[in-house]
Amino acid sequence: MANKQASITTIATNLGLAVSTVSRALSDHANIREDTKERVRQMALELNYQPNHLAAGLRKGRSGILGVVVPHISGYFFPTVMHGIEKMASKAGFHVMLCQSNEDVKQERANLKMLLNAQVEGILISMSSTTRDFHHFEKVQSQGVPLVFFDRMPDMAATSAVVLDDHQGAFSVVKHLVEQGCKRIAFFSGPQHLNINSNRFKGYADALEAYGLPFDPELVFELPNLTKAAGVAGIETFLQLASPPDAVFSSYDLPAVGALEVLQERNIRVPQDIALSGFSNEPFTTLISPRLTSVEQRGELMGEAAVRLFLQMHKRTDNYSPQRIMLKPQIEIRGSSLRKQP
Amino acid sequence: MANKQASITTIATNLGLAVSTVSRALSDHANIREDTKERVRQMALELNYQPNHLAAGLRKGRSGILGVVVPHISGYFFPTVMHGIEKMASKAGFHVMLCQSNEDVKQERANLKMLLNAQVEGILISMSSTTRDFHHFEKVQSQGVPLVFFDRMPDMAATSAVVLDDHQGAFSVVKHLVEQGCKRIAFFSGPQHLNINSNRFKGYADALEAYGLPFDPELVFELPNLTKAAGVAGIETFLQLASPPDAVFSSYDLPAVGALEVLQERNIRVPQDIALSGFSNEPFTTLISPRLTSVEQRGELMGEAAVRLFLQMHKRTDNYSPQRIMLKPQIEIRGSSLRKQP
DNA sequence: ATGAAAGCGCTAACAA
DNA sequence: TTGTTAGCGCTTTCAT
Repeated sequence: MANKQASITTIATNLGLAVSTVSRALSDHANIREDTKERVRQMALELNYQPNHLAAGLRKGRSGILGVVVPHISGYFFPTVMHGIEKMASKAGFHVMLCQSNEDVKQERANLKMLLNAQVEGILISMSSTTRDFHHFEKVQSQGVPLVFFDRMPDMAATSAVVLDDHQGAFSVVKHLVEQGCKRIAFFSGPQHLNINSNRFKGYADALEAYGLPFDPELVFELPNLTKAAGVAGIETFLQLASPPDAVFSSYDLPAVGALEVLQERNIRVPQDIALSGFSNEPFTTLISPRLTSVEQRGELMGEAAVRLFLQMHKRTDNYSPQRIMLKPQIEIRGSSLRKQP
Repeated sequence: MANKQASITTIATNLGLAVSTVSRALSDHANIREDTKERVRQMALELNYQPNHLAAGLRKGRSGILGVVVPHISGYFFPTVMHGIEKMASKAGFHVMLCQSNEDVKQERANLKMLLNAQVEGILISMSSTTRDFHHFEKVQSQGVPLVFFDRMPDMAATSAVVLDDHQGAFSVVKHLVEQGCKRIAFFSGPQHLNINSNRFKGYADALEAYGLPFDPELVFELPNLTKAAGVAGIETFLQLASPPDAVFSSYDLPAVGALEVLQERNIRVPQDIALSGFSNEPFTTLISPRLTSVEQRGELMGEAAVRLFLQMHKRTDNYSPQRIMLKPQIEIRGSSLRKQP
């Protein structure tokens, strides 16, 4: 079955040409007669020739491969980013090599090593949640391989990254809740060592201050994980307070759904008694009732921007200054927080 | 910044050794003295040596890359499969190269060509919904590159594939609905040229027959697409019938949610008046109320099985017989269809 | 417009 | 145990 793979050499000997001529013909070089090109193309077709990207890459010193590392491919966000990356990268003629760190630094390190071995021309990465030490990132950069972070980035000096303005996203949510008449706004916070979570927290706190509401530590619940169950635990804690909140803003959508279920079971009205907002704009936010207010993270845009950043760095590998792109979030106001009709 | 990339040759000259010795030392060959190995490893570390997978691949005639083509990376299913693939492939020492066809045959063809160029050692693919012609698949096989389909496969003779037993999944759902006392069970069907959809349809029809219920064409709604809106249209059609159904089984979860919303708006009780079931077990099925009965597709298992199938074919490239693996679906019975307490 | 030849980094005979 | 050498398939000077 397996046809013997035809190479440029095969074509050359079959046609009585030199390999260099065939190579040039195939890449449509100017200095090759049109009829020669035609004969070459014809023979290539006939022999079912497959160009060998590996060999070309080796020779040219460019693999044409872009490496991507994500913490996981689940939920809605990362697949969406991947979509943006894949689209943009293949448009620029790059193949995408994908790895998952599974939120584990060790795997992340192994992933980076693997990708460097594969001679990728750049790496796009969203940091794992267990990463505290950044040596492996610096090593990539020291090899001269463009490194672009997206969404989750380390606190490092000279890095390119494209992130969402989480601070503004959180700020807008609180602003909106205040406008809806909420006075005691509680917060579900995620692990603070990740930039995205600490920025959301800051956005929350800054907005409280901006709108003259006191910051009350009792109204902050640290989520042990980003599940529905964590939200259940959080809302139950809040409901036991002497003076419970009249709004809950969750750093992620799933815990907000947990809270919603508890509230509905106890016949506490949403949004009238307690307004609710999530963050991430997962698709299910529009499938539950009431629909959940949330913050859209622009995953596809983020993926595209990350590739564009890489392409810039790739052009002039000698001296580039690391760039940061901050995408504007988009708050999606829905039934879970909308008390007044606009 | 950019360290000049150290090669085996660099190590060799630095140590006064032959490249072959270094190569063997690095791959821990038996016939190399331990202290030599140690010196080599030391120098490799010192020079920050990165093995060049491309060169090794070219020389060995094995790229160590596994190609994957999916229609899209969104929703829950494909990312889950990807997760299984990635896990299993990296365990077997393969890098994964990912492409999306965006449900477009042309892109699918381009993807396959790209992957062959990249010298992948095998391709795992889930067919796009617009694929009717299978030449590009045959071409891959004729090149002797193992091709494994997952979930969506073409109607071709000698192909390896791992699929879900959609027929049985659908059959079980109808059986369950019958047991709940449903007599007029309606069906939302997907595009019939895809194996998964036609099998679900057959499972539905066969179950009706098995349980002595008449097949009524009025109770079949062909979904124009797999969205919530399509489900809205479907249920509205059914509700206008002289004798509406007492259950709706949707080929996919999202349309079922559309139906659910319409029913709730009209105060038609679910499951008492109309029972509901979806298919795919998307995570949101447990976030809505009532929770949606569905069929779990075992995405991760499917991904793992696909890689395992590839590995088998890869071992003995000469003569293998194409294999099919059919995974058993798992019906998740939830509030949307549960009338009687068990 | 075409050809000859070198070499990208690595591995695997074959020699010593 | 180590070294020598050829060559994977391709691109790219440098000649012709």
